Amino acid sequence: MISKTCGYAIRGVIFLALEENINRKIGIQEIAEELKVPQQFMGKILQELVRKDILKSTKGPHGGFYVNDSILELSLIKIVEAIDGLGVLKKCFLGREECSNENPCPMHDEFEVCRSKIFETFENKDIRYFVEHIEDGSTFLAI
Amino acid sequence: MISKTCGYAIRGVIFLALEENINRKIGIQEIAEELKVPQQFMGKILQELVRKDILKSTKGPHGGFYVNDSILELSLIKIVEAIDGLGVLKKCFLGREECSNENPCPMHDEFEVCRSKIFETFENKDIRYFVEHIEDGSTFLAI
DNA sequence: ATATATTAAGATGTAAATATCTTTTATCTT
DNA sequence: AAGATAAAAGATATTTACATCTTAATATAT
Repeated sequence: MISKTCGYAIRGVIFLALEENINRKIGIQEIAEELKVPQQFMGKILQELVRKDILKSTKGPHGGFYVNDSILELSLIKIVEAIDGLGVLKKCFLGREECSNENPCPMHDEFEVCRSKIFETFENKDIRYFVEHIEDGSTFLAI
Repeated sequence: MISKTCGYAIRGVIFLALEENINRKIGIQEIAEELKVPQQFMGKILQELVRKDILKSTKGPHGGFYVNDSILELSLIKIVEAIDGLGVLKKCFLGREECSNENPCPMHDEFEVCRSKIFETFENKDIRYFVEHIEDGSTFLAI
């Protein structure tokens, strides 16, 4: 479904949006250690999100990546869009180029309900929703 | 989700299981042309299915890949198992190594319903089901 | 028996995704 | 101003997925 890269991006943004982290600059080293992801690679991904105006960053001592609390209203789909593109959520299960309601593959209708559930979740849930579940300990970002 | 390779495999098996094709040996060239997939690559994949006892093949003139009608009772999940392994259906959306009900990622519960829907479809629907939908023109294998 | 058609098998090639290394640039501290 | 720190940027490396090429084996037809 979404790429591993995009998963890292989502986890990174949620991490920066935790109450304890918001408005605080965090170095890529700390982020990578907390999330147990490859540091340099995570750096690249967060850079891309800065370019797409989803995150902010500053260089130099005590620099790092950060967000303010407007991030809490961001829909997850913006991250998917920035990293993988929305096409990733519409791809055919069987890898056919053209797959649509008019020209469906054998699994198309079967999984239409899943495809739309997934799309709607990315579209309708905001970062706040996921942050809350991390903070109450019901879900986890690391490993 | 499942690999493109696995999508080719599923489409190949369904094609061989069409009423007009069953018990008939079909060369890889014809299969590839019909399904619009790379011929040699499709050959490799079908070979693997022969090795796993899902298809049969014979060499020589008028040889080819074939199935008898016992294929119609085969659950799709056997093909996924043979090509990608079942793990592919259980992978974390965010790419975490360990993701389970006990240690869920932020999207785990959200998509549990999709994961199980997808798993059950692969498990419960047999080739006959998909063949019927191809034959009545409501779904398509090629392109 | 020989030639031919066809899959099998193994080696090789290509592309995309993932990951790391190195250098540059900006900013902070002293 | 100098030095240190941290991200940005670009180059390179690795891995995995996807695809093709080449040769061998074998069944069939003649």
